[in-house]
Amino acid sequence: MGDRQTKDALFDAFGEVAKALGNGRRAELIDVLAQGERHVDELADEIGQSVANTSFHLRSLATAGLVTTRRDGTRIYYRLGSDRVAELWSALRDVAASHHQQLDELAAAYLGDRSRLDQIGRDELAERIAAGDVVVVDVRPPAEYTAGHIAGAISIPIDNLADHLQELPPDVDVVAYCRGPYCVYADDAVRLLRRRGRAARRLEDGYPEWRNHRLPVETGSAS
Amino acid sequence: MGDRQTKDALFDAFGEVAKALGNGRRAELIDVLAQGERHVDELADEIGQSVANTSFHLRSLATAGLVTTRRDGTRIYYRLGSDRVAELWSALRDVAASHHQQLDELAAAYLGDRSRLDQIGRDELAERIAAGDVVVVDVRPPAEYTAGHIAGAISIPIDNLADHLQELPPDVDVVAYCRGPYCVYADDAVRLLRRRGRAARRLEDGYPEWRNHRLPVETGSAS
DNA sequence: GATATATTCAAGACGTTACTTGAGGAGTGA
DNA sequence: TCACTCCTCAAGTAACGTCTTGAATATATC
Repeated sequence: MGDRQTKDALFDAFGEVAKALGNGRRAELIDVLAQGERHVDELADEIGQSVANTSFHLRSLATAGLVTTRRDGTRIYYRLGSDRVAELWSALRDVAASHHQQLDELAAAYLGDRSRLDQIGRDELAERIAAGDVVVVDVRPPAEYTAGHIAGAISIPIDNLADHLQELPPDVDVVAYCRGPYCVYADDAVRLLRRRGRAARRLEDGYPEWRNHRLPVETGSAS
Repeated sequence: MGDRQTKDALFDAFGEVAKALGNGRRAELIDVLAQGERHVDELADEIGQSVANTSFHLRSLATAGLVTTRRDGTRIYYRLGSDRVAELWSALRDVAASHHQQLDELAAAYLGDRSRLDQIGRDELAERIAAGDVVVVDVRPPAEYTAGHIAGAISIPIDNLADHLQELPPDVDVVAYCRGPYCVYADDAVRLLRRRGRAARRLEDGYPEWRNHRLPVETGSAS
């Protein structure tokens, strides 16, 4: 028991899983898939890569066990291997945020100035949803809302928000949410809403974290 | 805000951190460093690589922010960037164990048959330590015991165990522990103790998990 | 059974990674 | 200051990873 060669092989296997996450495009795929299952075409569009290359990256993720597939007619849907993969992704982001030197700058460059963007925590939002004095807006793409969303949230994708402001009940605080702490959709939504004179905040993280904390969710699109 | 190029750069940065873990030798380094700080010479020996190559891998880990250094005289000590790195490593192992196809075989090849090896959980052990009816043996190398160990544990490195059985008080259950679920030292210790007629079990995981669950620890070697 | 659509595979160009060997820099103690 | 230890750096080589292009496969529909 315990010789060098088999130990190396075992740790190489752990390394394989980390290596699967060790590419920006695959990391983006995991981030998108943490929202729910999607097919290759959509995923290619989300990460801005060719379908062939996206398929290639999905294959590495599948080999490492991080994603699984399901066929529905002519399409193949990919989803995370389990909720634990989402937790791993979240842990990786946390460590990167607290230790990686330039990550703050990169995040600031991508997300912009968040200093004037009020945030609300998960637990506080859960209380206010229960109290019924807040409207929750899911600004992610419709496919992600359908795959799963915060219970009671309405879907207004960020691209449509400006034209659908009248769907929001007047004189109620708005909370926008999207994919997670490194997603700009909710930021953009809050900025837009505030320019239009609405009281708006963003959920501090996103749907996957809400779900992983066992807070109430729903699936399917509104009729 | 939110253009393709900066988004790619941000996710590439997350990928960099994962890539740092994406090598078997670096994974082994993290596993060893989760026990406490060590210098390059020791680390090279632990992972069975040249000092130059070990230094090279430590550099990648440091660049990714996963480890930090401290100079003491002529030696340079490496340690994890924070406890969160140990948590990330633990999450990675969990996901690998539950999703990676061949990991079970590799673990079995390295660890051997564990079916006849009784384990004890963290919380149960904490209770029995408090009750005082168990002797806890740390079978890791002395440097790791010194860097931190379960409060009340005695240090008998696995290589010395056969010759130091008389140090164990008679007629008391023994619990051996080491680095974690993928470490063989405690397994070997339990097998040896049982051959010698002692009631022995292994702690289900290891020191880093004990510590990260805020259970009592001590540092320094016994006088 | 033929066609259309969605996805994967194969080959190749190019950069990156892992490890070895040998030289070099930083600190210690006589 | 000098020799010594410990660690890092540089150069070199073989292997691997990424992405593009074009072809092949699998399923559904007509």
